[in-house]
Amino acid sequence: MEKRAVTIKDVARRVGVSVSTVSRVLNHSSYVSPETEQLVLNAIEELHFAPNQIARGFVNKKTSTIGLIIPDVSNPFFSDVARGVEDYAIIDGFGTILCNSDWRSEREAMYLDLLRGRWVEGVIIVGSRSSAADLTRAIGSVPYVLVERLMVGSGPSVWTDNRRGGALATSHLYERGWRTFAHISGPPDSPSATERRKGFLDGMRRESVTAYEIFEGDYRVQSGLDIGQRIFARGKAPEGIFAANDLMAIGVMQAAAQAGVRIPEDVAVIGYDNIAPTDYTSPSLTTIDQPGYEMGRAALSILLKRLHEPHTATAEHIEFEPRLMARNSTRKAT
Amino acid sequence: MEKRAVTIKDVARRVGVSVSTVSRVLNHSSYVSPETEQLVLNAIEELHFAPNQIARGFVNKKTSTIGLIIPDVSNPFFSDVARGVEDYAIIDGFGTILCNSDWRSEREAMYLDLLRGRWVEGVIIVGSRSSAADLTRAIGSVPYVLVERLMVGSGPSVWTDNRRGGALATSHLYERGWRTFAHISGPPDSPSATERRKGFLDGMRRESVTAYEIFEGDYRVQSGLDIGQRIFARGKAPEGIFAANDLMAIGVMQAAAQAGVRIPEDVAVIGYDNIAPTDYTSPSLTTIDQPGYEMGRAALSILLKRLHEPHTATAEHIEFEPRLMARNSTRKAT
DNA sequence: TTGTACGCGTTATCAC
DNA sequence: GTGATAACGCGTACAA
Repeated sequence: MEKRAVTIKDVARRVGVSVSTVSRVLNHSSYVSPETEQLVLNAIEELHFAPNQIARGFVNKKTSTIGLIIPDVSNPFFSDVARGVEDYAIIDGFGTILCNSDWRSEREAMYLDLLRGRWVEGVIIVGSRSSAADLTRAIGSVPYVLVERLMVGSGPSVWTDNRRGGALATSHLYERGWRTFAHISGPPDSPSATERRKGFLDGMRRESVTAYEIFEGDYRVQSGLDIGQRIFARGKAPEGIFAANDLMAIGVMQAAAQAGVRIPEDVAVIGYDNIAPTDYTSPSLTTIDQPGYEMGRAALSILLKRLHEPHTATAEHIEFEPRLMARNSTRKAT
Repeated sequence: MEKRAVTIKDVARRVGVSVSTVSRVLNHSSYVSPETEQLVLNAIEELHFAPNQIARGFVNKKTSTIGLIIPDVSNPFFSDVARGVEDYAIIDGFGTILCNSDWRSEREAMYLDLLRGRWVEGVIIVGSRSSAADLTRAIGSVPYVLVERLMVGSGPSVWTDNRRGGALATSHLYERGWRTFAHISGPPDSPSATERRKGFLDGMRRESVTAYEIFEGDYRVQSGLDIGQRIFARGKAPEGIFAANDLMAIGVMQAAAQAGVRIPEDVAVIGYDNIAPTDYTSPSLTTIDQPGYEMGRAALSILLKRLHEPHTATAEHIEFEPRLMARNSTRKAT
């Protein structure tokens, strides 16, 4: 702290050239004689010099930093997204400021302010539940990409067709022969949850099923557990349960184990997201795959494209296909 | 983007005062007559002016940004640490730049360069496997805190006594009555892995057990699965298996399920870390708790203290107690 | 009480 | 090929 960080001046002095020359070898902005270039490179190495991005951004208004707002890194799906963003951001020399919003609109807005103050070049916002108006206002003029959230104006976004995914899950249960159903939905203000629920209803309608119930969860293990306990405490449980995400599905499986309900012999369970732990559960959990890592990567690529070509106003939208991952929790024992 | 942001100059011109006056009302750094102050405030409001944090940090060398280098956010233990750091950093207005090193020394060094370039005020480095020399060199003069990694010079750090944790796990297996053991260690260049392994050997020695084997894993599920398959393919499996982290323990449990080996009836398994999924496995996984969230928080508090009081050279060290979380994977069926 | 001038680290634009 | 210098937005001694 006390000792001043090494600057371009130190390097210049060390080699005995001007700062401009050092700057030139740093940016390859103009020809420099091979010998001096080598000298400069050596000095940079020896002094352990790293150009001050702050000052750099000060000049050409580029901070090489982006913001990433996700609800919660502790959630495996979002940590996958984060990893996808970060892995590819670094390739282009971008640093990523991580923000956990806890799905709260105010925190999102607060972080957006913080990010704007740091002059991030762009922002990736994942799973926002803010109203379109709030979100637009908070974003301001910062280039952005939305993930798992669509906006009416159809801004740039990355999305999987959650409605189709929900229908996929439901059809799978039906095709395997189950005839009474329950859906444990996510929180009502979550766009993905709403769509998955619609998908469930689509499935019910298509197969003309009327024997179904919907419970409202909050995407966390505990709510799956609670609802599962309620379901299994009653006399007749539904044959097939579609939880709107894997964490709640895991909660349901725990409740089943406690209640002595066997999966999949007595009840089939399907989740959503395909987070890593679904492979470890016993039985392994059938789920709908949503490729978090690739989605993060895609979001970043859209954002970078926007930054490099600010004038193409096309709001790019990348959509991923939900995929069924059939595992043992829905295996028909026939 | 196109339109130049409004600066302090614009405000000054608007009111007809100097920039310093505006600066003064912004920072309350000195007295300003109430009338001019009001005028300035009005202008700020009208022009929708927000001070440029970059320029501000440029002047007083405070970026209000820290760096966090972890091996991999996708790993639940590290994402917990990240959450702990971030949650408390934001309270003091600090942004956190997230970096995934994949345990690789070069990536760590590269990120450190990137962070230094962004003039982060400090860095938290988690689970580094770099040599002390490399690490010291890469860090340079940036204030830092190490988590799950000790340095000979005993810099500031957050740590749990992994050796004791390893011994704890081993003793637990012994006390529950198992008499032949296997340890699946982490990668040999990982300090925590080495310590846990020592703890295992401590336990073996104390109980005078000679019937044990050590397998070398890499902290990932797959290696637990592979090693588990090797173990169960042979005739006689050890009675108690201590995996150096939960992910490998989960792999072992999968291998057991495949091989028809029952847990805990035939083989007991204990992990390390107490990541969330250990609660979902079937049977639930006994493990040693390492409080990632609190460790992250502690690391941040040490770092902030260093930043606020740069002169107190005391290298603070916070140590957490490993705790046994006894669950069903080691329940003796007696 | 308020204004002037300088510096922070870097790049771009001129000269040489 | 290389060097000197203005400029970026803001804070702060120092001057008035």
